[in-house]
Order: sequence, then structure tokens, then C-alpha cells
Amino acid sequence: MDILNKKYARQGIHGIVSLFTVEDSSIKVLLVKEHAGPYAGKWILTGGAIYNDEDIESGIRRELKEKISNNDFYMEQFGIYSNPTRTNIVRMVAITYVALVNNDKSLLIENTDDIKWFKLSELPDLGYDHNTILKDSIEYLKKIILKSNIVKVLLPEYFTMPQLTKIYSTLLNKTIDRRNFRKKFLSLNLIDEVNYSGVKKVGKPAKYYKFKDNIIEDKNIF
Amino acid sequence: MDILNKKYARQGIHGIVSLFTVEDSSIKVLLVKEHAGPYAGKWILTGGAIYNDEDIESGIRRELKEKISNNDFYMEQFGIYSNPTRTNIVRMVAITYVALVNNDKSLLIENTDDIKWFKLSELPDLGYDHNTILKDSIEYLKKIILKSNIVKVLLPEYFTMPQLTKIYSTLLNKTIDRRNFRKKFLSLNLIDEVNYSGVKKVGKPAKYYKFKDNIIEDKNIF
DNA sequence: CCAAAAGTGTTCAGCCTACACCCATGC
DNA sequence: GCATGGGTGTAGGCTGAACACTTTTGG
Repeated sequence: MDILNKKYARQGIHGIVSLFTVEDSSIKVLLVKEHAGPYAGKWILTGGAIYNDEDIESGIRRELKEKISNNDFYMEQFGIYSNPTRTNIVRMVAITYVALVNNDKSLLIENTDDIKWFKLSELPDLGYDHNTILKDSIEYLKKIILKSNIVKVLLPEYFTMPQLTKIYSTLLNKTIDRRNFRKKFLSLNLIDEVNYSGVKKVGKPAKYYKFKDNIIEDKNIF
Repeated sequence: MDILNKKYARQGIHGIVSLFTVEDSSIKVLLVKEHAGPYAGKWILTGGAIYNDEDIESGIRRELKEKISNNDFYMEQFGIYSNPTRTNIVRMVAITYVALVNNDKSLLIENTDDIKWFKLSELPDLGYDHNTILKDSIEYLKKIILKSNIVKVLLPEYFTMPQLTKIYSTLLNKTIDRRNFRKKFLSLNLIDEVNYSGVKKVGKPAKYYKFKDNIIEDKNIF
């Protein structure tokens, strides 16, 4: 490739990530406010331009490190947006990722007005083509949680069946029969029962479980 | 993005495609011989650098137009190879596609020694990281043919159940029960019976079918 | 009539769904 | 003991796999 040829000059790669979490039974996505350019003032997805000497996943993790304190998240590439008019400075190809992170109150490094978790039911209009990317991300997320144990990052180490059921029910946005879910999930052999007693509440106490180590499989959960 | 910043300068995008076809009950992939650079003389997958003003799919179709006469192929993006050391001139991110095309003898525009269809059982060692990309392509191809009617491009307009079964059996590299396959495929509602009589052979004559128009769905075929 | 190839029907097992029922706790 | 919530069991329907049987042709 002739690097001086105008046809190829001035291309760049954007790594863009839809980082989701679940809090109070709703899904939230991390957005930042754009400072400059044609979409200044608009909310956009996180990520940014990738350096020459890093792969895309590293670039995204670098960007997120500046924004959230928890770096233990699940991440998966799902799309590409290569329309040459999607940005108007230089030609940028967007490589898009879906990510999941456990929420806790201390997650955001700076709790300013320029970075916030948004409920999916209260989304603003996003800059660039990020409305489309986010919509596609949500669709993709629903698909992949049915095929692996990636919700692991959304739960504490020890958790109960009702907790697990609730996460799935929230992410899929539908009611799930707790009795059938229990049987199905146990049969997948992804979790082990642990001897642990949580905080006591009304009703029969729930058993606690933990995910087995390092299992990401392609089984269909539903 | 500051386009003069060295961190971002000199990046480019490769569109790379594993173009498959089926001929004589075997899968073949189109390879070209590399002329220059560190891998000169090696066989590699088709594709190339994407121009500033085109999206990736257009770039790949432009490249393929120079090589094959039939432009009616199915194409789907499946991967990204962004390791910064995968090429050694400038930093190139590879966006990879799987494609399927109907084979006929006049397919190749130039029938030189520098472009050839290779059976998967007789593959040479490929240049760059294309061995990996091709391996991943095959895996991906097997997955997607179970979820849509993309094999349409591999068949004539009117075809029989035995023909269809054979294509699937070849692509998946396993034996398929013709009776169960027939029932399953018909229930998907992707094809219509047509009133047509093919060449007569030994045995009961097969019914002919054609694909319905414009259906690409996410049903699971197996 | 027989072989060959295509098409039809039947049976069984496994899985999902929808529920009824039982069990352990706090008050 | 009773309300609350978690855990167990069962019956019906759908789907896929295995395979016996029937149909239509050529010779």
C-alpha cells in the first residue's frame, strides 16, 4: 500500500463501546458529553480514536480507565460502521463493542455533569451516528446474554436464584417463570451451590450459588 | 481528533474476504498470489485497502469486480484483526468478510497462475495472518448457513431437495438424513414448489423448488 | 418385475411451558 | 399458625432423530 496515495490518506479507527450496567432493575448505559466539533453539547457513547500501536480492545480499555474505577468488565465486538460520511473531519471507521460492568456507587471517577449513566427509558438524542449504534448494541446484548455466562459481572460472588432471575428478566425486558428458569439454568452446569447464608428476610431462605471459573460457552440459555 | 498527532497518523483499513464456492461436492476458496512486500510469492485472501470515500463492503466489491465475472454473491462481515503488528508497513486494521458465490466455469476474469480456487483440503500456507482469518471464516460460514437462506446463491433458480441437501451436507461436512432435512426445510417456509421437470434420471423424479424472494431470516435451520 | 431414487408416515426421547404443590422462615 | 417467598414435581405440547414404508420412474 502506498501511504502517500490520497485515496488512502487520513483514515482512522474509532473504538466505540456501549457500556451497560444494571441498577435498581433497570439497564443503564454510560454516556459522555461531547466538548468540541459539530456535535458539541450532545451526549455520545464512550470510546475514541485508536492509537497506532494498540489493538482496539486495548484502546477502549484505555479510554474507559479514565472514566470508571472498575476495570473488570465483559466486552465483545459486534459491529462496524464504515459509512465514509459518518464523521466529517477525517474518514473514521467505527468498530463497536458491547460491554457489561457491575455497578457500584463509586464507579465513576469524576462525577461531573459530563459523564453519566442513563436509563434506557430516559435516553437523550445522541451525537454522530450513536443513536443507531446504541440501538444495535441493545439488540446484540439481548442475544449474547442468552448464550453465555457474561451476566457474571453483574452479580456479587455469591448470589441467589431470585437475584439471577431478576437480572435476566431486566436485561430481556420480560417476565420469566422462576421455577423453569431455575431448572434450566442449573442444568447448564455454569454455577455451583455454596454453603453461605445471606441476610435473612421474610420467607424461605434462598440457596446461594457462585459461577464456575472461566466458562464462556455457546450454549443457548433460553 | 488531531490528524497531525503521531499517535493516530498512518492508519489504514483492509477489507479482506474469504470468498467460498461449492464445486463437485467440495468447498473452495478464492486466493491470489502476493506480488510485493514481505510475503511476495505467498497465496493470500482477496481484498485490499479501503479508499477514504467508500464503505468497506463497496471496497471489497470493487476489488472482487476485477477478479470474478459474477457479482451476485452473498457477503457478511464477521471479524476484525487489529493487532498493530499484523502488517509491517503502516498500521492496518483488517475487517473480514465471508462471501458465497455460485461457481461456473467462466467465473475468473483472468485465469492466470496468480488467482485460483483452492479446495479446503488442499490449502497452501497463506501470507500475513490469513491462515488464521481463513480458519475463522470457515467456522463462521458453518454457523451462518444454519440461520438463513444464503445458500441460495449456490443453487440454480430451480432446484431439487437432493441438490439442496447435498449443499448443506458439503458445507457442514457431515451426513444429513434426507427425510428429516426435507421436512425441516419445508417447514421454514423459505422455498416454494414450482411446476418444472428437469432432466430425467433413474428413480422417482424429484420435485423442483425455488427460493422465495428477499428472505434473510434468523431462523435456526438445524 | 426389479432396482433406484424420491417422498410420506410413525415412533420415541428430550426439552420447554405452565402450573400445582411442598417447605422454611419471620412475626 | 399464617403470610411470604423459595424449592420440587408433573403433565402436555413441540421438535428433532431414527427409520420403515410407499411411490414413481427406467430398463
